[in-house]
Amino acid sequence: MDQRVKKKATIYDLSVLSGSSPSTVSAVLNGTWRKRRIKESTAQTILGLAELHQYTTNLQARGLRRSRSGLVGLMLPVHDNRYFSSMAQTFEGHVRSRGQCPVVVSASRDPEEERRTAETLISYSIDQLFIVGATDPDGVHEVCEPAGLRHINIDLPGAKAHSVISDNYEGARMLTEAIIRRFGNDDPLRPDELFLFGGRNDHASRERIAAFHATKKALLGADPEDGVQSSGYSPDITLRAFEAFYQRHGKLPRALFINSSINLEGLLRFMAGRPAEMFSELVVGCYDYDPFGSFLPFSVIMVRQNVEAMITKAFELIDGPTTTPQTFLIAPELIQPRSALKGPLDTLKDIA
Amino acid sequence: MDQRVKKKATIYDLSVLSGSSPSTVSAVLNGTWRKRRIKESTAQTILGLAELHQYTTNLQARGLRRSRSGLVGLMLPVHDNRYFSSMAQTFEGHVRSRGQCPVVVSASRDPEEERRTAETLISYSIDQLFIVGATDPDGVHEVCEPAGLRHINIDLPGAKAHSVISDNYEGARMLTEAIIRRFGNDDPLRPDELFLFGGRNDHASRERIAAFHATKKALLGADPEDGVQSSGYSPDITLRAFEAFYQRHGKLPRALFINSSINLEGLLRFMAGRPAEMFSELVVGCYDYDPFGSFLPFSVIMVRQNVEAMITKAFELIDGPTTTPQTFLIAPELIQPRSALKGPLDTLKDIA
DNA sequence: AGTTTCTGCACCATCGATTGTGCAAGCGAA
DNA sequence: TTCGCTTGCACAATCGATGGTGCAGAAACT
Repeated sequence: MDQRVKKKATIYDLSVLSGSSPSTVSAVLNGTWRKRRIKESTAQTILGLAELHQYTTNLQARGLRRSRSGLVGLMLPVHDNRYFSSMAQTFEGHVRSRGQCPVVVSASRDPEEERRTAETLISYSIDQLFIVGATDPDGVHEVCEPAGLRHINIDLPGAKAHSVISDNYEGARMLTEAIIRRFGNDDPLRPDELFLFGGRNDHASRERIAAFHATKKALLGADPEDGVQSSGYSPDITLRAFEAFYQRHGKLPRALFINSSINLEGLLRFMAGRPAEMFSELVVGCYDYDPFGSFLPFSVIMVRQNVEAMITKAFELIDGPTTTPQTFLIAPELIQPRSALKGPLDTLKDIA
Repeated sequence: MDQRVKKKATIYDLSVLSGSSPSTVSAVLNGTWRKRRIKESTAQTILGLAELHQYTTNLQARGLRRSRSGLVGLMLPVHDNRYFSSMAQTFEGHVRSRGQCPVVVSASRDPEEERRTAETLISYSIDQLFIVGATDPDGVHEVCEPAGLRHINIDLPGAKAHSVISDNYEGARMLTEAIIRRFGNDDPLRPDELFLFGGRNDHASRERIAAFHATKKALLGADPEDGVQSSGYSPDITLRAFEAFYQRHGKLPRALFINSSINLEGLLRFMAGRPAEMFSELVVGCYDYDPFGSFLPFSVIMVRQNVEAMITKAFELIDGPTTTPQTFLIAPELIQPRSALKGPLDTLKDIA
């Protein structure tokens, strides 16, 4: 009766066992049986057998037939970062609550990899794709479009699909202002004491850098040329940028605008091995929020992007009618030093 | 010629275009054509057409036929944590390099959700499943086993499949010792000044707590009863535990063993709003490594679990022959305060 | 009784790729 | 010329589920 390594039961097995046809079994199991006028008692019999034999639908077969899979994809640049991992966490919650299956993959900020990853996901007939922080969103679009795959950009905008992004300009403006105001009037910050580290040539960086420049000029009256040190999204390149700066000036600036928490890790690498006291007066503004980052032993003002709102808006758009691509800005929030905010994990219940 | 919303090309389309049979096309496209003695020129023709029409294999169909999908699953408790997200990052690298597609999902430490998630993944015919930090690994096993799905436990062990876990006892021993030794001889730590916060009734917590007790006893000569405050894997419960402690004692202990970085977030929540100076003498040992956590404004000694080694070992085992379930310990590493270590992101190239 | 309308379900093609098997044409040897 | 072997491919069943269509038998109606 109960064979050991039995293959999974199929509708055909249940069909034989119940004496009904496979199509009837199928209808019963996928819930369309009332529409197909299957007798209540027949349905119960089949459901009972399904339970008994631990039937589970082969979703690949269903996906093949329906040409949809029930999978919803999230493509991240990287996992290992609180901003993106909270994105994944939030995304999962939303997808689960819709009865679909979340699939999270990363594409390493490599345009080629991004396209390949999208291709692969498409081959599995995923239903929707959320493209987060892609280096080349429109390249991914070119892959999704012919496949008829609904997709949306998050964090970095594309021209060919709706985008939901953080209001980087306003966030960076607030942040720059907060950095500057952090210094009292007795020893105010001078324009050549505030530098931006990180960033590359993407939309977010450009906006932030523009706001940085504008705000410096507006509040400090000037903005020297060399105020921005691009160092991509790499801790190590950022480390080298700090070392080069230190080499040249013999010290770090009094105030730093750090383009992302990844770059902030670069700053830590610079600090490691150097005495903590060297940095106690430092004021850092960091785009992105990380709870531990917020408590570092110097002032760290952070900007928390509203991940929940971004994901919510993205779902709204991806389900809505297709219209001309638009970019939607979500307001981020300025976070004062030493703030431990709730995150997506707080919605999970836990036992002690 | 180039229709707009054309469906994706199939082997049947290419079959018509090339004048070959679908089976020939299939063989050419999946690389088995030499074995099937297909002429070189025929193959070239078909490959050319495939290129031209942007053919991509429908992996659901292939998966259905082969009853394997090319997907490799990673089931995490949560995404939003550096330990688990670095696990995901490392895992992705390994799976990609094997030409398969990584699928990362979280199951919220809920046994029911863990089983459901495994069921779902099985329905997609995933090839292997890596089960990380599951609350009920053996429950998941019961789901995988009948489906013939190869699986392995990581971080928390199960009895029914191989497990690769951190050497929690040794890690906690080193950590406890390091905490104690951090205090000089002129003002040594007393047994009632060192408390453990976090942990629940899982294998990792039990091992760590055991080592904590043993090491305290060995080095401090005593170990009061109330030295352990369980607070699960929740920042908020941990916060409440600290508040309760503070209520009772009017202060925090001089030294803390924090069971995981998630609990460390609970400590931050306690600190938020209270003056930083209150904690400057605090010595914290935290199981798990987080670069920002390492630089907090008090001594934070951390334990870095060797994720890379764990994943490597796990792949080795999951591909190897099936034998009696064993548990493999991977040595973790003690990390001194203010250390900024390289992580999985450092293997990615980035541009400035 | 004869006709129409429901009920309740079975039949069968289909999704796209894989793979065991069969077979004709070509070629060399006897 | 005939036998036998190789080459090069086509055929068809199959994976499991879905959904349009058709059709008996029962019920309702005239």
